[in-house]
Amino acid sequence: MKVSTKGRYALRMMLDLAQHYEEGFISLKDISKRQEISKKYLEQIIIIINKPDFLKTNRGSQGGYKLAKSPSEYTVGDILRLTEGSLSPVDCVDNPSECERYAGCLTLPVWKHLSEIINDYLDSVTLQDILDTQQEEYAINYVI
Amino acid sequence: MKVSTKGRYALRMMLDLAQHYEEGFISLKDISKRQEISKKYLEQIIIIINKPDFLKTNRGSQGGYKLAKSPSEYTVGDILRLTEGSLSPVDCVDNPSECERYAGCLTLPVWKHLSEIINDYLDSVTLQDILDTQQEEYAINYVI
DNA sequence: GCAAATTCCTATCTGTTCAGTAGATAATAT
DNA sequence: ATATTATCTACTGAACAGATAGGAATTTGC
Repeated sequence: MKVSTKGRYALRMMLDLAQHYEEGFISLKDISKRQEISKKYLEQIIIIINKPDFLKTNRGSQGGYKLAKSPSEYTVGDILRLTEGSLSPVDCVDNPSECERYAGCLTLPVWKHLSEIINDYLDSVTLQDILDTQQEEYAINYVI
Repeated sequence: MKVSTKGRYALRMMLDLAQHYEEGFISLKDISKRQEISKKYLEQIIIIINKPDFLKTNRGSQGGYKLAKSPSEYTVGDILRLTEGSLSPVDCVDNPSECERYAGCLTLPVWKHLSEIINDYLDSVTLQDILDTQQEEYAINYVI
């Protein structure tokens, strides 16, 4: 039940791009430095989220990446579903018919509900939300 | 973000024991047949959840396992935390101080909240709840 | 007290995924 | 031209998932 480094790093990259949204194209070199993540590894991860409706990209000197939309238009769920494949806790939630036991499966409703909760929450949080909370909300959450 | 077979099989074993709660000790052989899971694999998994406050066990002929408490006293969260270790989506939720970046980490609140949601839901569902829903609730969930 | 049934214990194995490194090629601004 | 950047392909080492296998210890029924 863990989110892989791919997903976590992808989210941090997107947040980094959101923080520097106004500065034009941002190179992986800069993101790598700020986030302290191997640039080579970031290369592989950004390939996954480098879709036309997600990122704009430019090669060559002064090139890099920038968000295709405003930070409020990306949800954490969007990003994680790209890198993690699916956020459902068990495969049979996505394709129940592939399991022979699904018809009478007692546990499937639990997994289905869990999947809904996870997806609904992650789809309710945008990059902009995360930027807005910053220190303030962090402190609140930390006390809980 | 997947629950392993260990966790899923453990839940199914516990549900099987709950369904035959009144029948004394239940052997792994029977559970294995009903659940169509290798008995050898079940042996290893049940060792993890075979705690005194969880299961009663008897060796030898006519031996087996039975629940130590009533089905309503086990939550899915209890069972999965034993087999999966922790249900938090990232390690830093459990020990934030181990990450050097945690102080200003923008993503930590998201993971913390997600972790709460997951744990709260799974702790709200007992074995008895699952038995009660059976076909009826299953149909409702399926339509959603 | 013996045989059958059962849990318990330890070791082993195969394939896959995780997390990352490395090197070369293609495009672009200056 | 040159430096800078993204893009592509390949490789690797360690850990984990998901089991299988064999035998020892314990208990019940007879």
